[in-house]
Amino acid sequence: MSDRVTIKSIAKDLGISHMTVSRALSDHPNVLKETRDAVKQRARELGYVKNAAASAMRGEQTQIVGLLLPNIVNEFYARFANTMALACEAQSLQLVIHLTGDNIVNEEQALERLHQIQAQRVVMVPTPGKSENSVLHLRSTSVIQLIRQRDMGRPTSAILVDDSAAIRSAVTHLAAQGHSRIAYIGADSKLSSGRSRLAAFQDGLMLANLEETPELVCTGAPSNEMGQSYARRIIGDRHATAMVCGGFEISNGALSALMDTGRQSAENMSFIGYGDPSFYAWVGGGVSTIRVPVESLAHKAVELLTARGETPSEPVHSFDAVLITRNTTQVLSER
Amino acid sequence: MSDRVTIKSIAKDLGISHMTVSRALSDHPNVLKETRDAVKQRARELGYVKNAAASAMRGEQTQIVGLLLPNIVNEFYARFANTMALACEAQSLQLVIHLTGDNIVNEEQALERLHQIQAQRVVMVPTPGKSENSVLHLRSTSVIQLIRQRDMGRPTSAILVDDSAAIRSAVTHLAAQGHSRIAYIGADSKLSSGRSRLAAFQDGLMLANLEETPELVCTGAPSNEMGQSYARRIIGDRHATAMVCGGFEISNGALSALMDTGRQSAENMSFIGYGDPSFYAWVGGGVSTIRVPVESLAHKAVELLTARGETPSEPVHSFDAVLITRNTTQVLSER
DNA sequence: ATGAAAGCGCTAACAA
DNA sequence: TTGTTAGCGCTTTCAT
Repeated sequence: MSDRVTIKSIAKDLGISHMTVSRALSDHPNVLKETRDAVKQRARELGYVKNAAASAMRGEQTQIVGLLLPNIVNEFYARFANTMALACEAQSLQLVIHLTGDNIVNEEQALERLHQIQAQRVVMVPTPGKSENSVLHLRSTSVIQLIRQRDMGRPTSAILVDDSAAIRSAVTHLAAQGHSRIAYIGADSKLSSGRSRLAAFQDGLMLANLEETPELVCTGAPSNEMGQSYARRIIGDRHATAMVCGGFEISNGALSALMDTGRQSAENMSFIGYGDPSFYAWVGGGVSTIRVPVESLAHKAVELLTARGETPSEPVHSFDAVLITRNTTQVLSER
Repeated sequence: MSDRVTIKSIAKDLGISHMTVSRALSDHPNVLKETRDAVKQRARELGYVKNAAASAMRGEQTQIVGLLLPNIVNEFYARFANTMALACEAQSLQLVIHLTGDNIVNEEQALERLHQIQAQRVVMVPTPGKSENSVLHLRSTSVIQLIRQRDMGRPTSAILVDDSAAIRSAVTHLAAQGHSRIAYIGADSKLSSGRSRLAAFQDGLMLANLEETPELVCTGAPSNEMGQSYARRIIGDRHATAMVCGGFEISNGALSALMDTGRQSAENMSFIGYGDPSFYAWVGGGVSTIRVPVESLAHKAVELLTARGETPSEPVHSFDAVLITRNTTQVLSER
């Protein structure tokens, strides 16, 4: 607070003009070598650090990248954030993280604050709900949507997951094991991803010649708690012998319900999760799941972030999810 | 980039002075109600957002909080970051996250960048190594050290974990189960936490009347890979029948080694991890571990962050870790 | 109640 | 080669 070292304070200290200091520090050619060395030397001694606010006010790039995620505990988001953070570290960018909790009000606030500090780029998992005016204001910021896509009232690029085939495979795989009553827990139709995953699940049922049972399809706002409570209900009802999850948080919630209700129910219920946190391979002899290529998504995000070009010709990038079958979907009779 | 809305542009639009706009927007009393309403209305229409850089340059608080963590994939750090982020959200603070990878060079760069943008407060897990001049420059920033403590050349507050009792208990617990060859994997003496945890382990051996076997004590830079490779070696050597971990990353690495080397070796090796990610309760029938009260740590950090007071009277806050025994430390004969 | 001036730290564009 | 001026957006101080 007290006494920040500025080019003026250095200039006064050296008895020269602040412009000479400025030029010296930015290696401008028209500065006497002696002068430059002296300035740099003194600046280091005094602990000079360029004031980012002043630079920003002059219209220079802010070096700020915003990242909006529902949370950062889920391993998928954590890994994504980790990769992004490392990339930003490498590029000397400031990564500003905001958690939305999948709440659009939080999202709007976060975007406004990012606008205030003139964030250059924003990577975000859009929350469910209608976009108000929020994004219209971020004219100068380039936005990359992750996983889900929403109309932002202007062109944005998107990094999406194509999980239709994997979800269909999940259903037909379960059917092939002898399951006929398969439950689904996923996001509701407010989300693009919720819609397409449910459709894929229904397609899977159709491919397997199974009837869709409305009471076995559970949708809502995607959260850990939601997955947990629906899974608990499904386990309790005993109407289903298998369940498929359509969401990261939902999957972890449902899995925790399965683990908490004890060994017996876990062994009687086939389970296919969503996302593939490292511990899925270790739990219950291995949890079958729909794996989303996190690292590929993150690397693409970094790539788009790094690309200084304005509007990418191909704004939507899609990566395939894949079904990983492990112990939680073994043939019924074998378990 | 193009045309940011400023108080001047609004003023010109309305044909008044930019000062009137400024006053109106900040609810200064000396503004005609009509004028104020008109200004606010127009500002909303145009999408005015106050320029944070300009405010910062006038010496106003930046609302920026820095968070330095080794990584953000480990559930401990992820939970901590999550809680911090939520608190910052609630207080309209910008949380800027930097990952150090436990490398002091990265740490220094991150601190300098935080200084550039005038971060008000920084919460950091100090990396191993000597602090150079880095922190001296952050005169105006208040620093909170997390988990580990290092001399920063000026007073800082610290949030630490007292795990000595828990680690001693871990050793005596294993000894009571019949183990006499207990391995330890932890950070080396470069870290305050590394030193104290190793000392606690040795104390435990002493309490259990066991000899310290140097070859069973593995220390080094704390990382997932390090934990994994040492654990692999310990499993292969068959000199030990149990192992205790002293570090979050180390524990996860060692556990993955145990899981990967197959069921048999896992059942012959008692294991006590460090930290208690949610999946530890589900893996291998339950992984015994030294639980660190993440939420308490995070809440304390938020509390210190929020406290506007300058120097807290009690700069060091310590929280007790506790031993959680589960399936991986059952009596040898029963397994 | 409103406006004009000054200055926060920095650099592009002139001036010397 | 070095110095002076001006202005980025904003608010405090001093006019009007």
